[in-house]
Amino acid sequence: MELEQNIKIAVDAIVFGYSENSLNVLLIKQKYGVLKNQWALVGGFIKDNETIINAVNRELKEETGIKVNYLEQLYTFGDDLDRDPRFRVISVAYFALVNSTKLILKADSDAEDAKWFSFAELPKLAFDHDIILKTAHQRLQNKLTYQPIGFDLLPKEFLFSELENLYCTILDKEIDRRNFRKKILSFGIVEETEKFGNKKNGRPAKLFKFNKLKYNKLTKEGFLFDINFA
Amino acid sequence: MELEQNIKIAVDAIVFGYSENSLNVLLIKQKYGVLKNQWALVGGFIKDNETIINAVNRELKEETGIKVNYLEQLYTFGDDLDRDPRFRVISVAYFALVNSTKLILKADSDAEDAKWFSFAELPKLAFDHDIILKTAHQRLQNKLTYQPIGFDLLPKEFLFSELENLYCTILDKEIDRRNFRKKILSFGIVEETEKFGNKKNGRPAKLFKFNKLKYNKLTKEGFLFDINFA
DNA sequence: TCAAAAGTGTTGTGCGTACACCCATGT
DNA sequence: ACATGGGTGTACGCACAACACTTTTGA
Repeated sequence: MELEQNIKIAVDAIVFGYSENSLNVLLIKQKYGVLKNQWALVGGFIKDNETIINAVNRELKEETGIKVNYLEQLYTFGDDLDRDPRFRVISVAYFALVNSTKLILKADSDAEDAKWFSFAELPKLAFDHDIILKTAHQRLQNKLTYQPIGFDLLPKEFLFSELENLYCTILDKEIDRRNFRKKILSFGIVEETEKFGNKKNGRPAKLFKFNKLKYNKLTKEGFLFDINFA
Repeated sequence: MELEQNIKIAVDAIVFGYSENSLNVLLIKQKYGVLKNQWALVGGFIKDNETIINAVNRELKEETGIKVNYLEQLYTFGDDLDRDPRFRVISVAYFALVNSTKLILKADSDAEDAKWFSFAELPKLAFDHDIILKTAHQRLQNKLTYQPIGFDLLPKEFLFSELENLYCTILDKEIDRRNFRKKILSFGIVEETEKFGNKKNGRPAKLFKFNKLKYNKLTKEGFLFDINFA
């Protein structure tokens, strides 16, 4: 079979972080090419002898130096033939979560600069990355209600108010504090620690942690995580 | 930037049909190559100036001649470097639904033979198509509970018992007939017709039809389709 | 003593679940 | 009249939703 195909395959990663009641996205400034100085998602081309997931991890490491808590394939974009002005590119997008409180970002070969942006105030993006980002945000909102991925956006130990605010912010909803706490605690996958977190004002709050092992065990037994509020 | 990439991009389609209480999958017999005579999903390589979705539709038309009721991107497979024995191929898999009661299958250039198989009794498949198929089945099971895609597997007019059996079969659950009917009818998106379907035995049953327009309208107003049974 | 955030219980109601009998037709 | 599948109603319990006051700390 003769087969000449001139399509390139890339990966892109949408990296979400959360800090101080704000959902953030990691973007890098393009260093070369037509799109120089535009902001874009972390990404690059897949090497011939590299799995797709390895390509994503390599790009994440090379361009930002961060370690992600959660990574899943999002969608493959390639229905716009001109999404890359240089040549035809199909991109497999991945969706990543980190707790961004103490991340050291490194600017590297492919990227002049890596920076966190608030999801609410994004700059103009290169390629079709605005569409990819919107898709990723929808996925995040959906998954938050039926998988405990919110914990991957928080430090290991967190305040209940932080968890609650995370849900409020990402789902763009008001949530009743009492009902939320009751529901989360009823699952038995979040545990109280002896420590207290520091806030400037008000009564000190206990730190909690997510028990992933217990969650995995319950999942095998048929447990379904589900948070739905009016 | 120098960029030599030797990865081919293909599409594959998992086509589900339903008839006589059986979930079916459309497979084609490979005509050429190392995998000659093995059964595989509908699929082929993307052309340089063709969108991904168009490639899927073209392959469906070329290899089977069917018209699908529903088509969505499933997942992109490419983490097994040797999934295709010929060379490195990354495949974007799509998930399709048809009402297979009266489908005329055509065997065409790329495929020696196209045939429906019961999902319960699949032959050995080429490539990693067994994994893809398993993924597609999981997606079908999930989607069935929160999107009214079951109707895309049935003729325009159908018996309530057919709908119920479809849910039972695909979800592999027993469902209470009264509760099921009550729930579905409460949505107001399924309408009674004046006609009756023909079954050999028993009391004649009314034919129903799915009102897609009403569903779309309700969806815009925030309505959520949801079928969950114990 | 005031401001700011943490922590906590009760009540109503709507929805899911469980469950069994009669109906219309063909043979 | 019998076999086969179609069609229907009710009662219970649980889980979600709504709702407000007290506690602890720092300034």
